[in-house]
Amino acid sequence: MSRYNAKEVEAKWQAIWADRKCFEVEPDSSRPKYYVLEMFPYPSGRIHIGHVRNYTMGDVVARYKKAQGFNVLHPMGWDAFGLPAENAARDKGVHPAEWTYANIAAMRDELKSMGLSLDWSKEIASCHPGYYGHQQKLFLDFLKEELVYRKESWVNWDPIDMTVLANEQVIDGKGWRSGATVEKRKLNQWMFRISDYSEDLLDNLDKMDRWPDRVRLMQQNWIGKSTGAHVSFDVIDEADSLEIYTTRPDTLFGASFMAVSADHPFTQKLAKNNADVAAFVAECHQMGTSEEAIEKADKKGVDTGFTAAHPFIEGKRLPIYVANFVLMDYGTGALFGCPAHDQRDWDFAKKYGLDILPVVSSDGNKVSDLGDAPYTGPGKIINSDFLNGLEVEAAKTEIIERLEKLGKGSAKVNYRLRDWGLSRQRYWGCPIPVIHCDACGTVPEKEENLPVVLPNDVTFDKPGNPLDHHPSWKHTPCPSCGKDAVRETDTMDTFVDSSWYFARFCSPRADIPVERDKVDYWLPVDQYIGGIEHAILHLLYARFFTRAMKITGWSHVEEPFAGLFTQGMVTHETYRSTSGEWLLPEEVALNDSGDLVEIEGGGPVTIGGIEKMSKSKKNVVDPGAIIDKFGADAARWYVLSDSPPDRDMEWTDAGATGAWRFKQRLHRYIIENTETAGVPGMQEPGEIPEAALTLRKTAHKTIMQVTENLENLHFNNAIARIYEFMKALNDYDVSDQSDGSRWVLREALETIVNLVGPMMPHLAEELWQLLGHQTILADSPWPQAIKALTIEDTVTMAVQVKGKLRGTIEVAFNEQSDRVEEIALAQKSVQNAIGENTIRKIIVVPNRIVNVVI
RNA sequence: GCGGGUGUGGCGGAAUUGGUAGACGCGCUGGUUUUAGGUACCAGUUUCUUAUGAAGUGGGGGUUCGAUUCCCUCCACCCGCACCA
Repeated sequence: MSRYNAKEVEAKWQAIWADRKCFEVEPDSSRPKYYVLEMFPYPSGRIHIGHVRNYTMGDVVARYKKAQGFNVLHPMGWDAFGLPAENAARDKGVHPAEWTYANIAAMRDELKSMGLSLDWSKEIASCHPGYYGHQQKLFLDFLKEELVYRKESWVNWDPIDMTVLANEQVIDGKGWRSGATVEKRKLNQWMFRISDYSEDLLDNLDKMDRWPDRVRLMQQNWIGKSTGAHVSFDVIDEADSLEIYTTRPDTLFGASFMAVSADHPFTQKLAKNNADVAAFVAECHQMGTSEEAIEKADKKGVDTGFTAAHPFIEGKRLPIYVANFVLMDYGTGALFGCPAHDQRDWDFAKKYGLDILPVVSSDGNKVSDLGDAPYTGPGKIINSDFLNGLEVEAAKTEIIERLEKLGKGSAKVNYRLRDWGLSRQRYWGCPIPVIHCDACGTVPEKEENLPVVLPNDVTFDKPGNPLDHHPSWKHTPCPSCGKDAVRETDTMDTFVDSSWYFARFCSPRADIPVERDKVDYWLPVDQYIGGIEHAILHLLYARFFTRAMKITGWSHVEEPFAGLFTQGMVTHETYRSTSGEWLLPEEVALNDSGDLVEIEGGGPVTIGGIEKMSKSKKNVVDPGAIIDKFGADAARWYVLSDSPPDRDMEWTDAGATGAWRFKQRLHRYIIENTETAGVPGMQEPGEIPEAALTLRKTAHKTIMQVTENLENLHFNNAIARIYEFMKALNDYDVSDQSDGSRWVLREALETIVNLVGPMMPHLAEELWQLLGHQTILADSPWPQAIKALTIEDTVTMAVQVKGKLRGTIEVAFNEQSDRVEEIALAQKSVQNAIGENTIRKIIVVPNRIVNVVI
């Protein structure tokens, strides 16, 4: 018997799909649309197993929805700008563009070998001027609407590499490459006004019911809405006042100090004449900009010597500190400290010997709830003049009213979300299309000059931004006055590229960013699939961009992604040699006695934990090698079969082998039984033998279950149901040659091929053809379950006595309850369990269970 | 610290959402075929047990005729956020 040759068959069908343009789509008002999108990959050069899992899931959804009659858009592109290309340029002397396009070519081949139902005619790469030029147009439109603006903000500056560093590039306060101590510097940065949309971004989360709760919650926390108050404190002997933000205005009477940020104007003014303050500010600036860095630092402050007047307590003076834990970016960059009811204030007060006065009492009577920690729970206000006796919430309202009357404060809603800084001092990104003119200031590039294309002749041998030291690129006449001016040499954050690519896919070759009729038809994305690591930034930025594109008239939708699914990671065991070196899975094997050893040398291998695949621990498998060995279908089948898609899955060779075996078994079964089955399009005969009818019922039940599982993305369960059906087919006696049996067998064989189709598309096409079809399975409709066939005439019901299982009974479907009781009680095992006891009641759940209560 | 999640055989996991716990796959144990194999097929595989049952879904408690599922509490692990005023 000829064995199924995955390599040949898969290549064959991939070619046929491509020739027939099976997956190339255009808007079609006669059919419902469905837009399936997986997060587009960064072209690192090779796909990894995580990609295989991600794209397989998306492909199953796309193929399934297509079979269901939807007009399915399923595109692919490349998130192609980014630092790795510049690193490659530096380290290997290859131009970023060359490196990137070579990687794209390699990865495209690998993806194609997976047999994905992608519309390759819509492929885009974000590093192509045909993409980023339109991004520049969007930028200019946003600029007109003031959705983007320029502002000075702090960055991590590497003084040797002369470059801005991302937080993760700062290691122990030093640049990752140069090792130089990182400085905080203020630079002019372009910012998207995302924080203006905080409330809207937050509100809409409630409506996004096809997003995981987890992700919605993460975004909610990130946006971080809080309600509180602004309070103004007069600084003694100064004309200034300090405006602070607090969420606990009710604890105002417990205030014992003020704290301001090192970057606060008050501090900066002071630093000019106060060496202690200046030194402290400098110290704060060495911490780096990440919140993590600030967290790890000790809580520290320096007394400015100034005091502020308490707005309600006559004569009370609060010392003003500069403190390293106060962030200029949040609230007003200043706060009052109430140590009795806030952990951070408590720690600070303990360190600097400040007063701790309780003003909230848990039951209203206790003098203090303080032990060795502040009290942050609910209760009644004490020690607070006119607030005494009020509950915390009532006290907040009351004191805000009083503050307003005094003109010393007001209610204020605050958000943690900050504006999105998009400037990057790098070469390999989308140039920001503005020009700096001495006379006219910052001037947008003329639209007819778009795209502003990156120069090709750049060098990476000098520190700093290659665009900046390019001899001619940045010199250009001012679009406004025509005098000599200088181009912006910053490029855009790559998150900008990924914030609208889903819209560009709708009209990828248009000479404007997007065509309205196309985006109106395709958007929003119906099912978006990707990793949880993008739960916050990418998904929030894309949501902001969608709003901005609506404001500038480019699209109609409020939200880009109607459905979101976050898949789990792929993990693998780790292996180490006796010398402690990590080993690749292909470097180890079982020896004759069943021990894991190194293939080279035969040394013993220590098996480590099951961890996320990473290059450093070498616990990676190469999808190319897997596909070569097992075939794309088996690889696809396996990544779907074992674990629920949102959970991490462990890659094991044994699991992949299992998938491969199923593929062989199904192939063999169809070949062996095609002759026995009826011909395609055979008329349904009047009579169907009993055994065939049973098989038919199983087939239709399987269709129903698999359909439901695919709708809910429960791929692992869908596969389990297909295995069960395969088993039923194996057990079925094919010897009866009556028309009825042959017809049922044909239906069953076609059913299993149909159901397997989205998961193992090449095998399914091959089998579809073997079954005598001239059509392409990818163009064929999804099978419909006949409901009557999914309902059994009889059901097995469990019989319990006092909640313990004592037997099962076979009764007609929907049998009368009293009849069920009768049958149940007639069981010997049931009678034995009841014994001498009297029956108190009998609970019958139709078609499920009988419980005799004694 | 706050928020969220997870915990079921040797392993991945299933359980119609309160109704026969362990589907399906992997592994393992027997057996049968086979010219070899990462072959195929059949049977078995939660634990204990006097073979009659008993226990059992991280531990303890509760609600219920009935709990993997709901509630309380504790434990372990994972993820997110975090000097957020």
